[in-house]
Amino acid sequence: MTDQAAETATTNPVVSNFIRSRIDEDCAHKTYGRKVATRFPPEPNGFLHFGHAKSIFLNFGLAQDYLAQCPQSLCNLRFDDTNPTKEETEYVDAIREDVAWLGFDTSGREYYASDYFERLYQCAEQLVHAGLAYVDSQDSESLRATRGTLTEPGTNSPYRARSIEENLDLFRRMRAGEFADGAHILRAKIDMAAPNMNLRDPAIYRIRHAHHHRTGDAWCIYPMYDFAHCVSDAIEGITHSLCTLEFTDHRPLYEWFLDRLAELGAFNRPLPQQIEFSRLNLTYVVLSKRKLIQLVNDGHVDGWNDPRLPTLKGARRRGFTPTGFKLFADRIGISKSDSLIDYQVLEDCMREDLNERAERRVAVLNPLKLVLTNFPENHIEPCFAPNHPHHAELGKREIPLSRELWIEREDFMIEPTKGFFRLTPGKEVRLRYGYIIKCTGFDRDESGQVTQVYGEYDADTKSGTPGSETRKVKGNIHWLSCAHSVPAEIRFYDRLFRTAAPGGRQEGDAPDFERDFLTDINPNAKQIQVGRVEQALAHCPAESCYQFERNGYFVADQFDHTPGKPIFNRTVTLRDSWSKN
RNA sequence: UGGGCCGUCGCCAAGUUGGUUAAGGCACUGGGUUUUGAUCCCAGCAUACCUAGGUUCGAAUCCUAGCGGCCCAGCCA
Repeated sequence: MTDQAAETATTNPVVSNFIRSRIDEDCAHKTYGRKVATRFPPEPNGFLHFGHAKSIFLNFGLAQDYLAQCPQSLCNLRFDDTNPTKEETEYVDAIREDVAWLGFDTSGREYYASDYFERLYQCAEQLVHAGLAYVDSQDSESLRATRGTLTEPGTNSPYRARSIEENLDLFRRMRAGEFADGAHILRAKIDMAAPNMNLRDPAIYRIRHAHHHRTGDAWCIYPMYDFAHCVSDAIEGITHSLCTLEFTDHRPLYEWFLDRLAELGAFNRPLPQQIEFSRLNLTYVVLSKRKLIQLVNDGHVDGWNDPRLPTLKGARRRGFTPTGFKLFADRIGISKSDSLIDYQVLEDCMREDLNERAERRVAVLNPLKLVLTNFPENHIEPCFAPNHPHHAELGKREIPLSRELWIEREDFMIEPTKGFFRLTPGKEVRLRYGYIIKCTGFDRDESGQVTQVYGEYDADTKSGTPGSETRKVKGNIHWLSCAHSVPAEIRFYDRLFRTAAPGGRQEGDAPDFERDFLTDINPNAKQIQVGRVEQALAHCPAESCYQFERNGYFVADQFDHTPGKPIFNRTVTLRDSWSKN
């Protein structure tokens, strides 16, 4: 366990769920001895996204939590690389990084389904030997035609009655590379009339003359998911094989393979059991691999680690934190009901974590100049700001105040709307950590845009000095001395889609109209501005996160931030009960 | 319309071997603290468990019949 994981593990109370209940029963009955073994089995053909984070915390979290009562508990990272035409090494590295980033150490526990190809093949031969599998030589169209439909049974393949010897011979020759892709497949002999389509003689092996990212050209036949997955679980001694709900219909097949194989002596009981839970659905995002790929390939975002994307790579760059994800995973829970989580919940989790861990700094994101006309020309007044309001031990830092300042454009209004209590002509406001000032005037350009604001400070009101507390003003705005701040690129990110269900039906859509999710993209999800930040911020390491007071949480860009060109990404705004109204 | 899964407060989610007033979180509302309209603290928030019947002294939990949602016809995972 890494420090990160140790930290996140203690964050929340454990909430009961049906999987834990099941495991508790197994523990009570000593079904698997003193062991809870899970696995996280991504296919290395894409990047991990928020949905995977749920699965990672579930699988690794369970193994971690049960360690005390079941000392042999563990969770494997297993790359499900059984399809050579889709998988690549670059994804393997990315996935490993993401899992580590979330706080789980997988060293020594990293496996590949492709490591089991020989064993898998032997298991398949055993099934053939036992008359439980056969080589079918129909083409794919015939296969589809004879499978039947949801309401009609399928029909037996003309090759279904081949002898064991012939099947064995054919299967071995498939492996030897004697046949072209698609010429034959190995099928389980179950029941073409089964109401569950998965049991209508499912494919076990297909011929693919393709280079595999790990096994190279050693194989030209590759096992299908349903066969490879359960066997891999059994090989690794997995006890609880957790997957999403769409695999529920596959469970009878999972059990069929393993039961048969156990009967044939390939595995000992107890066998792993598959348990399904509902996948993550989040508003305002898309989590399907296909759509994510489309967003990247069509250039709607700037690559897989674009902060607008719900990928873990994007999240990291956005400033989302592992602890925030852990909070999120615990908050949404595990169940079998189709749920749709408000994106807001995720954001709140990030705020909760960041509020605690992020030091406060000052940044003026949309600068407007304020001149204190009664402030001495060359005077510099040191002001002091705590680095964290809840953690005095983190100390204070100096922020110099001078005659010319930058304030937030939104903090000034010529004619205040009702309830506005920031800077406005003739009224007073406190410069945070500094003095109370009064607005005495402002300049405008020909278009009416305010170009500069004037004010006078009250020298008796400096924050922290005796008596300064006695004068209360409602408004409190942040500021930065023009001469003591530096420009910084600020990248404002917002949700990628403007509708809660991208591509979903909207009012007025024709009954058969299918909306393209791309039309729901929020064109303003990324906006770049140059703001001002405290000088020291230019030298913070990449990925440092801060709360820019009154503005939100920001992170120094993982890749582009340099002392010469500071760049901060907005992770999430602060909650704001004012702008809500 | 074959099979499978699901339906508890706006969003999640405990509870499901039937037994006091249906956990908890988020959101929301009200109040307090506060030099972040932030944070923090306190309080409130389902006579109700998809609907209708039934069994029972007693049901969210059992039975029956409906209704609604999701998944499945890749040599993808």
